[in-house]
Amino acid sequence: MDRERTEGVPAPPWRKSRKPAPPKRQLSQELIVETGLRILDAEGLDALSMRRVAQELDTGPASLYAHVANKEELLELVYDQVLGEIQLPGRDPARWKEQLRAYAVEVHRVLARHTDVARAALANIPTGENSIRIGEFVFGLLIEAGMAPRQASMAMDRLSLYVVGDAYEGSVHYARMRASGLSDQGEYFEHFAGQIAAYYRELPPDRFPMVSKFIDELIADDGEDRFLYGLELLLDGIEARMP
Amino acid sequence: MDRERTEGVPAPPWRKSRKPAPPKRQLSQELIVETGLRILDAEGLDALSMRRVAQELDTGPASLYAHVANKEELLELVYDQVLGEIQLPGRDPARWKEQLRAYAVEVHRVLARHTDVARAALANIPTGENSIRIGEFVFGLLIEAGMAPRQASMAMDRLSLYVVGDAYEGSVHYARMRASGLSDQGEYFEHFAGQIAAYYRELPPDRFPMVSKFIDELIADDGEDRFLYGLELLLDGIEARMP
DNA sequence: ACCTGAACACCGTTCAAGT
DNA sequence: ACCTGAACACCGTTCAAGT
Repeated sequence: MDRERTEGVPAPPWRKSRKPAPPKRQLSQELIVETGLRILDAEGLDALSMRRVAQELDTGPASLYAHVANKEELLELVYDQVLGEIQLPGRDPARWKEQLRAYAVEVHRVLARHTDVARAALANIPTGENSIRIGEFVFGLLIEAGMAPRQASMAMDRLSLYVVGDAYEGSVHYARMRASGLSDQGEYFEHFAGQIAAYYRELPPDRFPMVSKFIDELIADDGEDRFLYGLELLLDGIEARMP
Repeated sequence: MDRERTEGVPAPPWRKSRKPAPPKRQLSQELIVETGLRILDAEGLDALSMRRVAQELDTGPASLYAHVANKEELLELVYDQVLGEIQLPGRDPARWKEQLRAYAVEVHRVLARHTDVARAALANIPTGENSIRIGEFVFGLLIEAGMAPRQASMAMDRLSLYVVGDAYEGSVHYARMRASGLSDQGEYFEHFAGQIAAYYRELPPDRFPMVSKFIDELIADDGEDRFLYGLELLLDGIEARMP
């Protein structure tokens, strides 16, 4: 009970400034996940350690284990939190291809926004609430568009692997970008493509004639182009299997 | 200089047995990579640390840094060593689809054989000798089959991402299998599918009607089926883009 | 040039002890 | 039930010192 309140007098506003120590918010799974996500966004997955989360919450690492089984569970929870940002429309089977494309782009975008959660996703077989919600959307869409259930199951699975895998690869580049001090995506791509080109130019053309001949074409398209191209390959493959 | 030799008398054969300490093979990059690969195969990527490699070579971790820049470089070298196992046929553009399928299956098989190198591959943007050799094969095949160079570049890239991404996912399951004490692949799949099914059955069917309705179909196909299905999706997508 | 011991600044997790 | 300090068994990397 609040002592001031029992005296029937409202606490003066400046009272707040007399408690400079933070209210030491009680630990909870929610708070831990929230803190984990903040660290991930700011400094990447490598900085997200149990000790670091504990430190941020002004406690020791051992305290976290009352709310979270281990680091793996924490990563799953953080990942599902991120998936919670994903907006899904009502299903319209007639426009399944368009909707799947938009879904894939949206997931890709959300994962890219949170540095390298994708790494945690690939490593952990997600089973959280949002994971299921998204699965229901994609699977349902494919079924309603006429696909046989087992095929729809595999198509959903492959699409998801592709999006998460590409996001993971992207996060590796993002980490490299930060390490090299650059902060502009386009500038980094230019820099990286230049390095690759220089490397290819040194290869012996007699052993690697094709790579040597088409260096410019090999480095022409950036990560976004490549993601969309592969997405179209998969969607066309799925379309060919629609009745 | 060898002291015995200066005396003009050959060392008696049993001399060798009087040096029970191993010959302390001189450190080299090759030896370090070889040791790393052995640890990876036997105990997985998590066990592959600089300290562990050093220990296996009867030295301290600092000694490795004369031959290898850091752990990242070691992982790249180990990965390229693994890629060295991959056999490639002569290119036959008329049979490009068949050859690409065989290539993907072969890479997948080799990566699966080495627990979780795939994890290292996804994290590292490979540029090793064998990486280029394989790239020349896939890229050359697509070009010779008539694809435009920029498209061939992206198709190669997407195919590679898919194979490595799936192998990585597979390695996560493999690690889970080892952790759960099982050693048979099929037995593990049964066990895992059962757990997933049990989890799905507990979901509220009104919120997730599609997932709830098709549980059996969702767990019907194993990792190998799924890999091959997704591979066919991609190959069909590529085929649709061939002139 | 190569190797070494020791140190630095970290990890995840456990466990007995406290409240 | 929840939190804590201390400990255990690890990490990757650096650096001055040796040969």
